[in-house]
Amino acid sequence: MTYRDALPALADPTRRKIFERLRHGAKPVGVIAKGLPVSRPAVSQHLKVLKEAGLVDDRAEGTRRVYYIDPNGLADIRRWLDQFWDEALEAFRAEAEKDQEKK
Amino acid sequence: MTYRDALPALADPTRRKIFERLRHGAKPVGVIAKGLPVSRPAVSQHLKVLKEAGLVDDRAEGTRRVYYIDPNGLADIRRWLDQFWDEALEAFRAEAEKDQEKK
DNA sequence: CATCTCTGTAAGTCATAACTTACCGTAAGT
DNA sequence: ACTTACGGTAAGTTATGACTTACAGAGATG
Repeated sequence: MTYRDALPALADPTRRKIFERLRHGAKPVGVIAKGLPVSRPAVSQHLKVLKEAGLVDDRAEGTRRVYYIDPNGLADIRRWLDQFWDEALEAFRAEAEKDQEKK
Repeated sequence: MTYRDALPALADPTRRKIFERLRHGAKPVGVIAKGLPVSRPAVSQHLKVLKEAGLVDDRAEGTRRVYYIDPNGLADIRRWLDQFWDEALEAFRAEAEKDQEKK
């Protein structure tokens, strides 16, 4: 439900592929799995992880389950990153100067 | 050197703690390790991973090694996330509508 | 209602990566 | 020079998580 789940979820290459496949719109599990180098159950397990991380959501459509990207998980990561951005950038410049002094 | 390394690097809780400790400025390894629930060599190993991911950089200072956050790794992740942001947000609204139709 | 399609779950296997202790090199202090 | 402080690396252990196959349930279709 936060960046603590979302970051590990997106750390796995296969899971990122799945996530990227949903980028242009919702897709059922079978379609997602097609072409991937892993079995369909593996895809189901990955989708579960992504869902628990708030990165995707799903909706029943007959016997199919359609998955789509949930922006909430992305927002969680973004907020966490932004927390570092300004401070880190300034500190980095300061360190760069110190490195130059060494010459 | 890209989000493919940076995301796994920040997926580990211990590594995130280390990274967060550098948020307010550069610190030597010993200081970083103090208070963490893992050994100092473990911290060294984590710092190596963070460095290879472009998330931190270091500088020799006498016998100490001072580490600080490198914004490049953060920027890589940011770019990757932004790639999804707009599209995902719009798609999410569309899906939310479909869910409402179901009622 | 029998069957076929689609998906999730259970159970087990295997690789990886997060740790540990032991050791080595290097720079500073006496 | 000797010792002490600091940190990286090697080697080995262990837990975890990414996969597999087998199975079960729920909805469409004849």
